[in-house]
Amino acid sequence: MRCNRPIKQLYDGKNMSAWQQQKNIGRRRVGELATKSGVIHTPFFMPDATRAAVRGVTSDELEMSGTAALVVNTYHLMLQPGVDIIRKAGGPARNATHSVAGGGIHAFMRWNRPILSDSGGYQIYSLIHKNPQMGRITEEGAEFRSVLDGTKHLLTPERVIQIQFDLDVDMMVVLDDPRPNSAPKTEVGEAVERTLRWAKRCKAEYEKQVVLRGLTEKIRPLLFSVVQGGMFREFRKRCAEGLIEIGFDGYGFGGRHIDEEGNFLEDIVGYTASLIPEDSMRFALGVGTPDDIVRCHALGWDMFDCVIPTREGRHGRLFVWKKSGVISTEAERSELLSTVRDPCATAKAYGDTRSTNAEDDEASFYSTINIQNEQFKEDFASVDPACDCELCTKYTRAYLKHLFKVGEPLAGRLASLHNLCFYAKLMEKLRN
RNA sequence: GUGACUAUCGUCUAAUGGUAAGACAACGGUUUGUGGUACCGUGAACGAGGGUCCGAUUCCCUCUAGUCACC
Repeated sequence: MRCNRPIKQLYDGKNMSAWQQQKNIGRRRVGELATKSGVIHTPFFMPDATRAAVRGVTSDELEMSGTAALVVNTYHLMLQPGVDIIRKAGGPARNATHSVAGGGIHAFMRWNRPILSDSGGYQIYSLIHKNPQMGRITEEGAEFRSVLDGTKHLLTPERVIQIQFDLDVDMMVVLDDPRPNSAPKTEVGEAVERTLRWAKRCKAEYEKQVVLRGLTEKIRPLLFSVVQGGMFREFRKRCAEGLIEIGFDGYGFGGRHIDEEGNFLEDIVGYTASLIPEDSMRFALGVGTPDDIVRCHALGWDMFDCVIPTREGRHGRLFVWKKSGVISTEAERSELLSTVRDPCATAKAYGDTRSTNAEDDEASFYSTINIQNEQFKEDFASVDPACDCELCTKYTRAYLKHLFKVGEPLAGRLASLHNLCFYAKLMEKLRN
């Protein structure tokens, strides 16, 4: 069986910029992705609700922020609270209209829009990378000790798929073998081969589970694989081609899309996108800053997830639109969109500087503020006049600074929500 | 009122007859498929006045303030 659930492309780049045509490495893509929990308009961004919660924010608030889908993490959830509990979860009893039918992650966290589960491969890699005593990678799978109670676990490709079926997510990701970009070539090559072998086992288990559970084409979850290969074009090619032969609904960019200094790796990110079939989803895992998302989208990527809006929000960094109050009409919308720099210009302008510093550019469409800075002490303006979130419409910068200063949980919640609104609006701009 | 003890960054604590250390707070920065309740930097003090001494935050005296005890 070849997974090729139709991904409707409404617009595949007829109006590609000269830059994109010249580079021939990607197209701005706008389309629709059908999941069992509903259609998602692409490109889209998913906040990370790693442990079945976007820290400090409720499902209702997430919906209002314009969040289309969420990412949960297989690794975290299998350890806590455990798959069995989520599988048994029922909807909340007190409000029938808000309940989510059946068990699984949707009912558990009361979120009825699409959910993607990450495999946990990256988390285990990260865990082992930081402390080799925490586990090891074998052909069988990833062995690791729980950070919670020290118990030993073995996460195999088959087990990862089973757990994600039990979670009852809409989109799942195969177990992969990520390596740092700095890893020796032989190591990266071996990781690619292992990623391919594991992907094959995941696909086999996936098909087995679809039959076992009697899932029809309409209600089966989508399966994504991950293209590894680090900085090496030949390995990215080998990996992508191997995965495409196995067949998946979508393909992810594995590893990091920035180098140690934070430079955006345009070449390898664009090249990898060009290896993926036009009718498949392209998932840029862990991307990124607003700048990086714009760039990746221009290079042909459709889906994004990142901790940045929520983590930065919790630490008092807020994303704000450079132009204010200009999103009521189509003309104003396109004007705002036009302020999004051409990624090529960005790459040139920033050369070897950190991609995250791009926001300091005068031409950038956004900037960030650290609300904890002294300058906001008596600033009674809205955080972002162009934003219509709860924070920006009801509270002042001075008040938010105060909330952070006194360690009030409300601070992180309002800031996270604001940043999620910013990201949702950014994706909306990219779609229009 | 009398006596004893104490006085060091904003706060809490070190050390020292010769450049005063640390923690927390403050200020600034970092964070990219969430071990971030983390990480990195920067400012910041010897209560006041006198004396001894080449030199005093340190030793002595007075004052001031605080704590405790007594009246």
